[in-house]
Amino acid sequence: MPETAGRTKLKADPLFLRDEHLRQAIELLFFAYRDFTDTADRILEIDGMGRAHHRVIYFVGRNPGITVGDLLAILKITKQSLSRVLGQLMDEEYIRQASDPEDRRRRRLHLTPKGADLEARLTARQSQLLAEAFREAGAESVEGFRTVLLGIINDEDRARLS
Amino acid sequence: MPETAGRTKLKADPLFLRDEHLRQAIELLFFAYRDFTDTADRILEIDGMGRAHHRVIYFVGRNPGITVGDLLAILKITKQSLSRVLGQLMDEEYIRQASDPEDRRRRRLHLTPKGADLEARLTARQSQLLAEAFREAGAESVEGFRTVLLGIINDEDRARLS
DNA sequence: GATTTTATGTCAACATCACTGACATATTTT
DNA sequence: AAAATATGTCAGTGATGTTGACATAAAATC
Repeated sequence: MPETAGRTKLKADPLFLRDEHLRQAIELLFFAYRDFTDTADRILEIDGMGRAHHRVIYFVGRNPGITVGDLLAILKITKQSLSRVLGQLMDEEYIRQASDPEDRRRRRLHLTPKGADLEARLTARQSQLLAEAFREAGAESVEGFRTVLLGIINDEDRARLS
Repeated sequence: MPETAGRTKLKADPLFLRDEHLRQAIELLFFAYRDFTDTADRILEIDGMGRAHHRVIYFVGRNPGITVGDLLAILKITKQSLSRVLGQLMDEEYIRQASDPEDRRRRRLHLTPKGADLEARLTARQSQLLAEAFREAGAESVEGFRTVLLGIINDEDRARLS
């Protein structure tokens, strides 16, 4: 009996622990991402915008002069979806576009001062949350956090980020 | 001149690096979460369901007998939103409900075998992605990953997770 | 120079998932 | 008996995504 119990435990326990460990990670990602996006949502509400607008403003701010096509590749949505959001952002003067002089089919996107201001407020809020978590966790943990997240990301985007 | 430049550099560089560091983290979270949910979305398409269904199936599987109210608290959506999804899942027999004998106002939710099967397939896929990233990153990085994500999560949910 | 490809935009129709507000029902608590 | 709780439901709305088809301007190629 002890032998059987011992064998069972040796085989089953690590599997259970592995499974439990991975489930905890799934939940960590779910809750952390939800709270992370929530911090920006409060600001967006005030300006009457949603997450789609936030993503566009963020990546245009991060990559001034980005083309519509490159933005589509980052966001992985259809051009019809982007077009609606982008149109609103240009109507309300958060973003302006200018033809690329080298290839005038391309529209290069930039934040207006109004857009840059909103972007700064949104990024500041999310950065605060991250900075606090980083401070509590310590530099080593932050390196681990970055390493694991990079491992989750597809090869193409990973290359761009690291 | 060298003094001014020196002062500027000493003050500006760390701030710039900090900012850059935090922006990279924002992007890591965005891309990692997108790819993480994408893995499950493929399976969900086959079964004709969306992310909302996935979240419900996951948390009912994780907390057998959970009440509707507790599920609402985890998901942070309105009961009208949950009701639609839950109704579909019960119609298609992924989830069944039973009144709590102790308080018959409460409906306790459980996965059916069909629901457990789908849940297992979804979780297996996401676990594979995480396990691979964990294996590449190493145990120390995984600890850091967990620590930082916990730091991002609000106090209430953090207490439940750790 | 004519043709093809590329980058972008747009129109129309539709699906999913969230929201608010109002009201209903059964059950438990006070 | 009255109030509070847990849940469900009806009706309307908004944000964000999808597909498919077609249009235009500019660049690249034959």
